[in-house]
Parts: sequence; C-alpha cells; structure tokens
Amino acid sequence: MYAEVIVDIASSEVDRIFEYEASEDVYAGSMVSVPFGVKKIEGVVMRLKETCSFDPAKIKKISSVLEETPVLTAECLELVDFVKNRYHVPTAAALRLFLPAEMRKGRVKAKNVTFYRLNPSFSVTEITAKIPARATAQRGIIDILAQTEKCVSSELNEKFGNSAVRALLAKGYINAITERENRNPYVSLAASDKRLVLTPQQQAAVQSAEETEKRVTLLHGVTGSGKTEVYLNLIKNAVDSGKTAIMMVPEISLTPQMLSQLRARFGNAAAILHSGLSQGERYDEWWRLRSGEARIAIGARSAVFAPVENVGVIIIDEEHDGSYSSETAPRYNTAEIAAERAVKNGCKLVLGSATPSIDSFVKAMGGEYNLVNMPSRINKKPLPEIIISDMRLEIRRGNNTPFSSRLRSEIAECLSSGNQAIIFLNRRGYSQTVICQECGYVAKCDACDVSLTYHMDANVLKCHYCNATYKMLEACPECGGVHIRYGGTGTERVVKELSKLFPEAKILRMDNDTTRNKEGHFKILKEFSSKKADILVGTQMIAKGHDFPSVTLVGILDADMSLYFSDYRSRERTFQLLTQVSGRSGRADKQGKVVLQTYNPDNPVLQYAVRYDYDGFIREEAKLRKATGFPPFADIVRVMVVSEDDAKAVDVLRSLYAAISDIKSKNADKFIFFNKMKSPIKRMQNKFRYQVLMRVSAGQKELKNKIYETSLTFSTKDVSVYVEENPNNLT
DNA sequence: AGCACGCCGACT
DNA sequence: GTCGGCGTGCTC
Repeated sequence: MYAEVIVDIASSEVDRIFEYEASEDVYAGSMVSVPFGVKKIEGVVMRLKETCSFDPAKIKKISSVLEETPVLTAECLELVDFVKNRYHVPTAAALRLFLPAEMRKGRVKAKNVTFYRLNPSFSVTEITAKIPARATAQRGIIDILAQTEKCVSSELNEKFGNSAVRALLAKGYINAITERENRNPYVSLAASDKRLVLTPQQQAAVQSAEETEKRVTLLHGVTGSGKTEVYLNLIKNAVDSGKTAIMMVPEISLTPQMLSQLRARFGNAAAILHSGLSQGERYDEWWRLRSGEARIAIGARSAVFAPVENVGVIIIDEEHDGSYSSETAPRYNTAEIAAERAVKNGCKLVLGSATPSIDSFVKAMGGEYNLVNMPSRINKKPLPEIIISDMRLEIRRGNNTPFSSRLRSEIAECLSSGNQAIIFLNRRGYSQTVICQECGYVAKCDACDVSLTYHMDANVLKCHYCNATYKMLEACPECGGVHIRYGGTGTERVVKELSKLFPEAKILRMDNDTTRNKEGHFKILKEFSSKKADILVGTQMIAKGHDFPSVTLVGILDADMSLYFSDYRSRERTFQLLTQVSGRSGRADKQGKVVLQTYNPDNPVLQYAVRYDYDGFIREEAKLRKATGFPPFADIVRVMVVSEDDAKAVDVLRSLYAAISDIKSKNADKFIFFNKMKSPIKRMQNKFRYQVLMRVSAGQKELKNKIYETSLTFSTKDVSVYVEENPNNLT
C-alpha cells in the first residue's frame, strides 16, 4: 500500500504529494512521521492507493503513525482542498487550520492520572485486621478507599505520606490504576441554565431555520430578543437526532458565557475550542470532539474546523463581526467555510445578528438566504433610550474632561441607585499620541509609520502595530522641551478621570492590556457581573453579547470615531458597534439608558442608530454601495507588496502592476477601479508596503483566480506578495 | 522550508 | 593548501 503524503512545510516548493510505503495502521487522514531528505518530518496522509507513480526503488517507508486515530475525517480532507483552492494557500497551510498547533511536533500528550483503589481480592475487614493499629496512616488510606472506591494518588500521598502508600502497595492491599484524564477548561464556570419556554417568536424562528428549503438562514433579532435560546434549541434538536453541532461566537470573551449554558443543558457533550486555552486543554477538548465523546463544538472562528462528523447544524452568532474573517494568512472567511460544511453535511447554517452585515442582508433580500426576523424583546421592555451629547457644546462650555455633563450626572444617578454602568471607548492605552508642546514633535515607532500610544500602567510608549515598547519621554528628543501633551484619550485615562469624579466607585478596565493572561476576559467579566465593581470601562470587547442584568447605563465616548476612517465599511461598523454597545444596557427587568457623545450629532448614521432603525440604515447603505460600486455589489481585491527593501518592493510593484494591467485590458468591463499606490500605513514592522488596489464586479471567480495566480508568482525571497479580498481594514 | 553539495576568495 | 562564503537543487 502506498500513501500520498503532504509534508508539514508550508512552502510552494514542497507543496505537492510525496509517496511513501504505508503499513496496515495508516489511513487517509493519518498524521505520520516520514523520512524527508536527511530529516524526519511530520505529514498527513491524503490518500492511500495500491500503485505508485514515483520510482518504486526510491520510495521510503512511513516511519511511524503519530496518532492512532486518523486526525482528519474524510470530510475535513475534502475541506482542505476547498480551502486550498478558494484561498490559494499551500495544502500544508490549509491542513494546519484543521489541527491544533499542539498536535504537531508532538508537543502535548494525553494526561494520565494514577488512582489507587482497594485490591478487590481482599475485603475491608480482612485488610484492617492485618494492618497494625499503630499504622494510622495506612488505616486512614484504607478508610478513605473503602468509602470512595478510588482516589487520586497525589491526594493520598499528600495526606498520609508516600511511605504509607508504598507499604500498602507492596503488601498488595491496594492497586494503582491509570486513567486518561481530560484537562477541563473553565472548571470554575458555574453551569447557568436560564431555560425558558420559547416565545412564539422564538419557536417560529427555530421552525423556520429547520424547515426552510434554503441552506442558510439569517436570523435578524434585536438585542434582547432571545437569539441564544433559539440557538440552544437548534443545537438540542441536532443532538437529539444523533448529530453534532458547531456554534461560533465572535471572540473568546464570549465563549464562557455560551459554554455555561451549553454545559447546563448538554453537560460534557459540549467542548470548547479557542486560543485562550492552555495547550493541554485544547488538545483534550479537540480529541473529545474527534472521538465523538463531545458532540457540540463551541468557539471563535477556528471552531469552523472542528473535527466533528455528521454535523446537524452550524451557527454563527453576531455574524456581522469582523473577527470572522482571518486577517493573517490563510485569509479565510468563516461563513464561506461554514456554508461549504453545511452542504457537505446536508445541514443548515444559521447566521444571527441584531445588525446583520450588509452582505447577508443583501443575500436575504435577494432570496438566497432564508430571512427570519425577531423584532420584539423577551422582557417586553423598549430598547434603551439613546441620548446624544454634543461634545462641541461641552468644549465651548469649558468642559475638557472626556465626559459630557449629562453623562456625568447619569453615572452619578446610576451609581446612587445601586446599578452598574459601562463606559465604552474604542481606544486602549492612556493617550493615543504624545506631543511636545514646544515644537510639535510626535513620538513615532522606529519600525512603523505610526505614532506611539502612551501606557501609564507600565509608563511606556507602545506601538499598536508591532508591539514594540519604548521608554516614556522625559523631555522632547528634538528640542528638549519638557511640556508634553497627551492627545486622544484612551481607556486608561478614562479610568483615571472617572476615579477622580467618582472616588468611591470601583472601576474595572477591560481591553487588550488587561486580558492578556489565561482566562483574563472571564475573570474581569465574572468580577463585574458579580457586582464587585460599579463601572466597567472597555474597548469593543465589552460591546458584544454580554449579559449584565444590573447595567442600566452605557456611555459611548467618541461615538463617531470610527466614522473618520476613510473606509467604505466605517458607516456600517459604526452603526453595528453603537447598536451592540447600546444593547448592553437594560437587559433584565430594568429600563436602560445610553449616552452617546459625538462631535457630529447630525450624522445620519448616528441618527439611524439612535432610532434603532436598522432597516432604514441598511437600505440606504445598500443603495450607496450599489451606486458607488462597493461590496457586496463589487469585490475589492488588494494585492500587497511588502519588503524591507524599499527599492525591491517598488520594482516588484511595477512589474506586478503591468501584469495585472494586462489582465485588466482583457477584462476591462469587469474593472470598476484599478490603481497602484503606497499603503495608507506605508511602513510596518520595518517593512515597506505597497499595493495594487482594484474593485471588480461581484462574483468574478475566474478573474479573481487569475489575479491570485498572477500576483503570487511575483513573490520572491525578500519581497512578499499576497492577495486580500474585501479586507477588514485597508491599512 | 531546510539541508547538502559545490565552486570561488582570504586566512593559519 | 583549507576554512567558509552563500548560489543551486532536491526531498517520495
């Protein structure tokens, strides 16, 4: 038997089949170790076959099979091909998506735990009779084992000492048994079951999603309409019929909340997959899914690659969220892969959101998706009132704090009535820039073309693009001036200003900097929801989906910040963000309020958001996109040319541009826009960045493939060229 | 991606 | 003479 193997090297040179001789224990999907040149290397068996096409004299044997069970199912092997062809990545890179990192290189192994139990060939009285009365430790051990059947070795060793344990083992009164133990993430997570009778609206949503003849359902439900309960019922129905389910949430901070509800209903049948777990936990959770012990996979976007078979339903919550498209290679789109899996498994894909993306909305309008609306809230309460604070007036009145007078008084009222407040600001650190007041010098990163953010916590300047840190300036390096201005308030500063205004309030901050360590999100959210703090200040990671019953006030500082980005998606993002954040207020039986601070109170996007007019907003936005030729009515294709060597990058850019111009001349009618230019941030991590930017008519698969193929041939050792489709940001 | 093989310059 | 620079080519 011969095996077609892809070796774990993501380079185009070796991205092809290598044939090896395979023994009986090798299957398609097996992870194997193979001799490759002078080294041994890991690989995955794509297919088995009787004959080989390579010179049989030169074919080597597979050295060993690394996991007894093939790591990839037949479905996943097919998906590897889909990913490879759709995103133009090496097969090895596509394969890696399906395997947790700890599987490769054999870093992590199953964890075994030793237990002791009484030797069943003796009775308890028999043993006790034979142990001297003065051997109290030994008798203690026997007592415990008589009651509990088995006990972890470490516990007995700690309580009674290793010598007593050894004596009993030697006499044969107790036996050691070894069992595989699954490392269990979030053990401290309380199972929370708010099981409710479905409202007619929810019931109708479940039914529609299951019975539609369409593959994909778009579930548009206002915040607080109970979408989660709909998901849970869809999952239950899938599991009850012997199938599995995949549930995705936009970011890892939301997984514990979801997991706790899944555990309450499905116990150990739910497994969690995300980057915040320890390696051991991830390895074990992955294998629980692969082995079929767990039937529900929950996680961030990577859960779309979960190793489950016979999938009954796939759910993407907050489907509009940008985190569902990968920003680094392989740049995949979660919904596309989910749709492919849904087809392969003959199951439904459900996309849920309070503010569906314009792509999904247009597909639903065009009849491609089944559209389900959930317009009313579970608690029958109106959506929180959104009050606009015009910050231009505040400045004129001499208020130079980050808070309007209205927001300040609302916070005071909220706190005095024993409720909690959330303050949202999408910018971490203390100040976005530090500027010398004398000469106007702005601290910039050495490696990137951006200004540095001041972090007061660590008293350093940080680059948010390459994570470099610099010592805080004591004086201006240009003119020696010592008066430094802090431009652009960040979350750290908001906390500081708040604690000045409300010295008695306990304030928590949640952003990238405070959630670094393991389960960091979980800890902060737990602390806040158990009311150990009064105010939560945070970036967009607090905006999504969290359910805090005591929050009655949300303050949005700089609501219009994202409107200033010259990005075609900024209006859509702003609307979504405002709606999401506002939804955190007044979740339970209390009426909520939102104070929205802006310098552009008349901006139509804010006006739509204040009225919660999703339909009005999205229709106008769709009209605009259609008229100007932007997604989803066109595709943006951006070819990046990145190199440490500016001149080489420019050379490559020129020839690349010429080559794509050639394609354009043959497809002139399909091009809406076409140009080459510096990237908006022209240097990042010491690399110069250029781009060929184009917009082409929507759905031109072949044309896009041609652009991919042509572009990738320009990649060299020191100039990397890659293609992005409708990227999340155009930096 | 690695790594060996191989063919030219400056050193003990 | 030989150590070592990194160009070229191969891995079933």
